[in-house]
Amino acid sequence: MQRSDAQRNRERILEAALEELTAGNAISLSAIAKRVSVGQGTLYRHFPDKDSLVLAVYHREVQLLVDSASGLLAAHPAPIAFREWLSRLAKFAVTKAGFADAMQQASRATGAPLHPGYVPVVGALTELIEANHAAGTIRPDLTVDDVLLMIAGVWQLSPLADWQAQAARLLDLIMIGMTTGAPHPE
Amino acid sequence: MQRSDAQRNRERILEAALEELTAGNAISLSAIAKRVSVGQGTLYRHFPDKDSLVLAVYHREVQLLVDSASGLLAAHPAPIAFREWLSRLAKFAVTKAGFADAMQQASRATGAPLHPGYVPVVGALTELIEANHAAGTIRPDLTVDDVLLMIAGVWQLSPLADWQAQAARLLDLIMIGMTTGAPHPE
DNA sequence: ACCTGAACACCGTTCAAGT
DNA sequence: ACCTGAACACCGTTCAAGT
Repeated sequence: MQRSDAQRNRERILEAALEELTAGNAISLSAIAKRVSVGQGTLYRHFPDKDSLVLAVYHREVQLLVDSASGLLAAHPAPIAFREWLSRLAKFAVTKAGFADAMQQASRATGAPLHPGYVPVVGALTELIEANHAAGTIRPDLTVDDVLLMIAGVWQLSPLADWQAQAARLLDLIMIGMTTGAPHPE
Repeated sequence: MQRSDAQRNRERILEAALEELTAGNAISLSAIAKRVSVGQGTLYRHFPDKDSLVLAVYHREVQLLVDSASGLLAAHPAPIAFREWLSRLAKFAVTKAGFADAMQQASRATGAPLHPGYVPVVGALTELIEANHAAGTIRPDLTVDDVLLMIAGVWQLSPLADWQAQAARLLDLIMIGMTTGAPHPE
């Protein structure tokens, strides 16, 4: 019986955290605990520390985006799918503004070479890059690491500015770099 | 007479903050106050808040880098100077690791469209871009905003990885995007 | 003028005590 | 099992009191 209570709490914590992060607010565990009327300890029972909570929320949100890569590849030529997916990533970065900071923080803390939350994104990118290599539509030596560095700018886009135009220009320029020297340019 | 004491304190605070930030540590005002044996109030007399201190330290450090742009343009063809300066920026981003987080934080807090500490960098970039436009060595429509987004990746380089190779690849790809469609490519 | 350090309102995290 | 809330060690920031 208690089990369902626990499950319920977990849900409500994730929900509240998502709302805060989506609004672009910095997250505070104490505040969230108070908001969902739960002891601090309960929060820590479900998520061992702050980063874990942020990661859990992020992971859920990013999943849809990541999953959409396959569909795009099925429906469009490889380079078009690539470009479209990056465009969706940019939108994600802007509309889930709070994640940009939070994730950046999380990565530095661990000193890991990669955001732990970036792993699913890397999965999608790998799929897109491989498809484009197979089609010969990007330079043969292009790696996931290259692309990760080139798209870092999307996390810097601001909802306040005209981010759609800025993102489009950024992606145009990036695509040129990635496609120049391709065996079978389109 | 007190004046020199105050000046001295300011110096020592900046020094301590620089050391912490360069080491890549998160900065704590309380810790710095203790480290330089100064009351908290003294710190706040010199710098109204945390961001101001970080900004002051950063501004000093970035100045040398920014100033080097003119010299590079005088000594090399415009596109070579551009590329070399970006390479120095990457080195700065890696070796002053602590700044990456700190600056990112500072920018979100104010909600400004641009890092306040990025202003000098923008100055250098403007100079480099204009020189290349004059020489016709970059695409005519390339703006500072474009370049800022494209180079965002340098702040993501890690001293732990082989950052020199990664930076070189990133800059290669970026330069292709920027130079493709130039009126007088070299 | 400039400095000190106690004080305030917040954190993240832990843990004994309850059911 | 799961939850609560007091407690701890930290923050950033303010401000009365000292020189």
